[in-house]
Order: sequence, then C-alpha cells, then structure tokens
Amino acid sequence: MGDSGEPDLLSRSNEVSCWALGPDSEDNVYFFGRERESTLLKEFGWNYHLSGLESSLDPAYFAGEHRIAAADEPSDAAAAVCSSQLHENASSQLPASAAHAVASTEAAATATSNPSASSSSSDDPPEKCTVAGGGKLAETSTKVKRKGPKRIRQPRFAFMTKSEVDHLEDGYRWRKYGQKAVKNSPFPRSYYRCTNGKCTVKKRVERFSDDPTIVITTYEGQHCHHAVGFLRGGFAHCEGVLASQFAPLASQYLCLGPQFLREGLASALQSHQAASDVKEPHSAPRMSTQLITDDGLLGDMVPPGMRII
DNA sequence: CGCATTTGACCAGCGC
DNA sequence: GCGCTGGTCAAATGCG
Repeated sequence: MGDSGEPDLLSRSNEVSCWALGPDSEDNVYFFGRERESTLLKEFGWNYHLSGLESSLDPAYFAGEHRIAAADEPSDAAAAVCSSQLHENASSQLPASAAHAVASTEAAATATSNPSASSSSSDDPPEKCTVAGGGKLAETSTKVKRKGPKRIRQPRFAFMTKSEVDHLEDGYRWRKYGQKAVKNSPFPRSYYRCTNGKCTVKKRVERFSDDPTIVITTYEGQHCHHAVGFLRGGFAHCEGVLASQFAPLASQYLCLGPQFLREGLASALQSHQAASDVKEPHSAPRMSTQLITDDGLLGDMVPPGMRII
C-alpha cells in the first residue's frame, strides 16, 4: 500500500479483467478525479481502468454538496478479479466475462442476502469475533479464531459531502470505535459502527485532503433494522441517507456494469422518491433528483445538492 | 451509572 | 523478511 503502488496499478490495469472506464467508454461512471479516484477506489478494492481520462478534480465540480462514489469491495473470488491489489494470477486466467460473472455473483449474494444471515457469517461476526485487529485479544482464545477464513468485506459505498461537519446525520446511530491518521492527509479517519447490536454496518469518515471542506463517508454493509431517527425535512433528505440505503444496491449494480448502475440506481431512486412523496407529501420538498456522472447520463435523480459523481 | 469517545497497541495484508 | 498502512480492539476517560 505504498505510494509507489499506484503508477504500477495504472499501468497494469490494462491487463485486468474489470470493465474499463475511460473517455471512450459510454459507461463512464467517474466519481473522483483521475488520480484521487485511483487512490480511493484502490482503497475500496476497485480496479478501474483510468487511463486516458483527464483529471476532473475541477473545484467547480465540487460546487455541489454531495458526491457519491460506489465502492464495492468484492470478496474472495470476486476480489481475485476485481481487487486493485490484484491477484494477477487469477485475473490473467479468467476471461473478462467470467470475471464479471464472478464479481456479480459474489456481490449480489452479499448485497441481497439476508442481513441477519450475512451478519452471522464467519467473516463478519458481531463484536469480538472479527478476524482483523484486536491486539488485546491475543491473550484470549480469539487468537485461534483469528486463524479463520479471510474476512469478507461487505459491499461498500462512498460519497463525498461538502460539509463542515465530519459526522453526517443519516438516521442511524453510530458508535465511534477508532481513529487513524491517514497517510498524505492532515486529517484523521474515523471509524464508526452501527450501535444496533445485530447490525454489522460500519462507516468511516475522513476529510478529502485536497479539499478539507469535503467529507468522504464510506459505508460498509447493509442495515438489518430501520433507522432510529427521522429528521426534520424527511428521512429521505437526511444527509447520507441515500448513500447508506443504496450502498448494497449500488455495489450490486456496479458489479454488473456501469450501465446497470445507472439503470438500477435510477430505478431505485425513483422508487425511493415516490415512497418519500407518499410518506411526506407536504413537509418534504420533492427531490429535485439531480444525479451527475462524468457523462451526465444519470442526470436528475438525486436530491438537491447531492451528486453521484 | 451508563454510554460514547479517545487513544495506544496490536494484527493482517501488501509492497519492496 | 521487513516495514508501512489500514483496520480493530479495549482500557481509560469524558459526559450527561
């Protein structure tokens, strides 16, 4: 995970079995500028083909309030073909179609599985059964548990918000469980998990080093319960709600392909909008539904100020 | 007193 | 194998 890994990643990306997102593709779904996106997506486990795209980190591009980035981290087999850390052996032996199929299957299974079932999986058990970390656990029998299968990441979904507040309200209650200094960034990254005992959803919050006014929030997993807080203006309009709710969907669609992301997410958002209109016909302003990507194809789907980038 | 946050330590994974 | 970084744990601390 060193700095020197990125150029290699970019140059190598031509060889991997993931769909390409470049200027020639009509399926561009770019979320961050070229360089930064490479870093972020790499962190999230994506391996987009970035070559040829000019950096879009135009400050004007950030004029809006929110940016949403899909960040699915396919697990195990899927990771073998989609992860940025790239298991070149696996990817080189799989045709692109096969790789997509694996990724889709894995992600779909994760994203659509029964939340309670997924939370009971061996890789992501509640509380102390997690595989990673836990230095103090070494003194207990958990040392044995740590030898278990690789931790399988839940689908992840990130978005950027122009906000002075680090921890955006999203209708759920979160407990901070860690904070780490981020390399090449003066701002720390905070780790939160849902306070619901049975819910394994986590999120991490950090500030965009290039623009401290922007908060990057990454959700991982799917809530197995309803939000505890319904804020003024309507649940559908809470900051972060969309990203939180659509994380599993987005990751699923993205594994199918960018075009599926557009169509699927657009459909979901429309349903969401219709539902919120029914729930709060008067108090909540209608979603202006502006959904923005580099190619603009998503258009008009997200509440004011929120962008899928 | 109970719950949330802070913080230092630890482990896993990756690149070199 | 070593060093770095991300992610997590849990004791200590803070707060209502």
